[in-house]
Amino acid sequence: MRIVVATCTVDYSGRLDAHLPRATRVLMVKADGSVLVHADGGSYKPLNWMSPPCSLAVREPDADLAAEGVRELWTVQHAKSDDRLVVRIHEVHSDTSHVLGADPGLVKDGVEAHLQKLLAEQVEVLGAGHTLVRREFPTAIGPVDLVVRGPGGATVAVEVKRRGDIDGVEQLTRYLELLNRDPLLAPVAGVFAAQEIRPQARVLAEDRGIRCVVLDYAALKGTDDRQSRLF
Amino acid sequence: MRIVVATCTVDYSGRLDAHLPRATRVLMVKADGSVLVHADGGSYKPLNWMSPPCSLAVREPDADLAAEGVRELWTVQHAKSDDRLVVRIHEVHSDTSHVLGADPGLVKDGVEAHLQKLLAEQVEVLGAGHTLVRREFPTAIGPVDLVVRGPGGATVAVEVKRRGDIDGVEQLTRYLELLNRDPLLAPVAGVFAAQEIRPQARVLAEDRGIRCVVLDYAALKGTDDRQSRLF
DNA sequence: TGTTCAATGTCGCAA
DNA sequence: TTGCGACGTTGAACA
Repeated sequence: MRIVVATCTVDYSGRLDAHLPRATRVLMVKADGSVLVHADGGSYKPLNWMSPPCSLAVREPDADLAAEGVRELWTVQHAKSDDRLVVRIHEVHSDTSHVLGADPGLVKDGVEAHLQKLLAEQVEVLGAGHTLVRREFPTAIGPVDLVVRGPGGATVAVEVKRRGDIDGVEQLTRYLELLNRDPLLAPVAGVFAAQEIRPQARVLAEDRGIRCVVLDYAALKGTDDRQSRLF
Repeated sequence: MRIVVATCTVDYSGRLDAHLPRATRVLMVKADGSVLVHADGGSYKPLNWMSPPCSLAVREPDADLAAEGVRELWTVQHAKSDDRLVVRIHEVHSDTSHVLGADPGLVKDGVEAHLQKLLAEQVEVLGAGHTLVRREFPTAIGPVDLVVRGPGGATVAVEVKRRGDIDGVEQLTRYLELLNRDPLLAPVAGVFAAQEIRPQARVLAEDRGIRCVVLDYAALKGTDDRQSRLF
């Protein structure tokens, strides 16, 4: 890992063109050749960058650039596309390198998968009398998150999301259309279950006769913890 | 901007829980208090981070942590949520600070908004005889990118994308369904215009009678520049 | 301030 | 490799 603090201008060309006027920034060059250009604010996203695989070439500026005060010219070329990052360095304030070694990596507990699991274990939050048929019910166009049986014995397809968006309603609609073609299953009702349901998604769902259920992740988890502790 | 290279463990808790085992990493502390934890690889996304607004508190470790070899304990608390990042520092390899100042910011060219504007000015690339009715044609479910009149006087709804994906076809389909309910407009044809159209999106679009048009941004822009130069 | 939508999205999984 | 959806998405435009 090489870290350079420098006054520079940066140009990216590739999927779009972007330009950064002259200013002092931090340039991070990783072991795989990727480069990040960070300012002293914003979020984790760099102002500009080049993702691996790519290669960094450092050259002396030509006479014109030198006359403009450019001391070094970095060209970072992506290995598999025409994406290119050009950094014109006017002044280097700091230039250090460190050996970091491979990172053991991140341990993560996902929310979305967890939600589906918790709901499968507690389908009664969809209403009394609901029982689980199966999770990840396979269909030709992908697995349905949950298939349950309603109080009257009706089949219900459930789409589980963390954030309920229009896309999720479209997805569930496709599943319902397919499942309802199967005379052994039809009629199949739909339930759109999410921690948060966007107004537009709710309108679309209800217009299509799909019931919306807002899930309380903490409550589901709390019940789960309590149950786990009993055993 | 403060940059610390240190051997550390990191824990994030908030929307999910994540843990980074002990390893040497780069910690970037920005002027607004935000913190990024970078490894020597991966992409521009840090292993872990805290976005502003947040505050960083550095403390001495308690006896237990000190016994484990922890020298410093960083707690980065988000100002508006319960999100928290805890960095346990075992060894500091480097610790430097630099004054960067505000960044003048990024200038972009080639985003979807440009495509839409250029196409609106040159609707004839959709075929001879097309004329613009209006950009951002308002509907109850959102604005249609372009509404144009075809050579025969037929109304055409155009969805403009940089990359044409299935989502875009679904979006255009919803617009067409709605617009065709209006007897003053119907029948409304659809055109899916993008710099690049994914095969699946093309199949779906054409199956629905939506015409696909691949846009050449450089050519659109070139024509635009030439026109501008004339005046 | 909140909502909506694009993004050089990135990332991870499965077919 | 491609397709597909989630993301601690981030970011910007607009109401």
